[in-house]
Amino acid sequence: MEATRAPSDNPERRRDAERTRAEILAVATAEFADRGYDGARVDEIADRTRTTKRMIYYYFGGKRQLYVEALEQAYARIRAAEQEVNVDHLEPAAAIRRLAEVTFDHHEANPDFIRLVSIENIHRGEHIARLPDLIDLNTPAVRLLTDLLRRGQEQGVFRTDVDAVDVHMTISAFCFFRVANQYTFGTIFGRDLLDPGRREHYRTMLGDMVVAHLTAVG
Amino acid sequence: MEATRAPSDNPERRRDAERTRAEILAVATAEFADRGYDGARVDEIADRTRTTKRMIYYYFGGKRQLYVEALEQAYARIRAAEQEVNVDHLEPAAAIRRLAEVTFDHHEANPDFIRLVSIENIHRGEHIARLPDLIDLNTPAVRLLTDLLRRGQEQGVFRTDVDAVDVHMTISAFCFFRVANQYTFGTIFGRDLLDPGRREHYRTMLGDMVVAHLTAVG
DNA sequence: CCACTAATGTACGAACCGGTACGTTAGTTA
DNA sequence: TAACTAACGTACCGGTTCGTACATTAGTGG
Repeated sequence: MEATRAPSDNPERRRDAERTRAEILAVATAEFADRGYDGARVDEIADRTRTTKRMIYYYFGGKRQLYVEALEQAYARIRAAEQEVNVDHLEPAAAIRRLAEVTFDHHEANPDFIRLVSIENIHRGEHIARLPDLIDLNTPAVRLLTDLLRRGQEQGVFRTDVDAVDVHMTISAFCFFRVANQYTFGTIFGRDLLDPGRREHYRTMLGDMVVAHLTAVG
Repeated sequence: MEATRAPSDNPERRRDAERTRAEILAVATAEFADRGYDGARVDEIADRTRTTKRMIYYYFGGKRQLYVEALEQAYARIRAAEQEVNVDHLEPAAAIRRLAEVTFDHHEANPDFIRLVSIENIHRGEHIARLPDLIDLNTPAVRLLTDLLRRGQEQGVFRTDVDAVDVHMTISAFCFFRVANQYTFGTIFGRDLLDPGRREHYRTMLGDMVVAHLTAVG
């Protein structure tokens, strides 16, 4: 039998604003991540959707606004993923290690996000600066780290001369570099940083390094 | 009195191939670093030199070749600077610390190089892969590190499960991220990573971290 | 000082590409 | 089912931008 439903609930309807919009955004994210802002082509984005260029201007207004929305959505997704992490039950050192692993995995699993961030930095962050929603200075990762560092410091096992943002930067730098600079690093040093065979090595090494640093006398 | 010199030695001569070429390359490096490959404009480069667009095609052949030469020259310069470092007289740990500081300073002093590397990675390293001169798998920094790690391991103060390329990657990641991602990181976390007031903190922190890691039991 | 060539300048072409004017149709609602 | 509007498609425009044809001059060697 067949369920009777309103046309707007029908997933196969020809005209579906949200669907079209979402499809454009998904394709645009891939295109911008792939070629950079100036390298991306509006016509190319349109061709890879089931709609036309006209719709990009209809829904987003222009290339720039489309890029900004793609960037915004990418950050929102990462932020949402960070919310999921829970390390309350772990000892400070183990928790830091776990957090480093989660960050490591995130970066590896989201190369498009990494590329968009690189691209945005090439443009000196001019677009992200205009997205007030994203300027949440109390990011989940930092909130977690602040708590962890305090716990570790109270137990006397962590040094006190680094703060949550410092540690987050360190971990991000390692994970980001490994993905973002894989090409130049790979050709110059003859080492594929994303070789699955070396994945565990780097994943462990990051945790070792951060914990060694935090537990060293400072 | 005035020295008599051949016209070709006269720095003020109107037609000077090397001078024109060098000027184009310098301006191109700045333009590509500033706007990325696709964002850079050949006309803009020409306008900022004392010559015309015609000369860019005369000397380099095209936009792409100009970019490749700019990239090549940027790498050559960094390589040359690395050659200067000498840490033979230092104990392994102090030497590592010194090397980290030199890398830290290099990155901070050469943001254009950092940007070119980011841009090249956005393009998946397709240009650098075709520069056989740059694929010197035994870079000065790595040669130095290999020696240092061996010395430290022989003295029993360094762990043995990381190699020179790993350590170089770690140090580079930290230094690179701080410069390359200063914009997005700054707006999201409200911390200017290049604030002169925090420079010493991060410079010391990097050395602390790498040495703590290497001297921890592994 | 003359002839020859490397170096340089001008003016322009052609394709590309972001953006839009205008017309059409699907879905909704009275 | 008719009228209305959100959603969509086509065809095109105008500026930009890489690249080049052609003319010219500075410097050099004989």
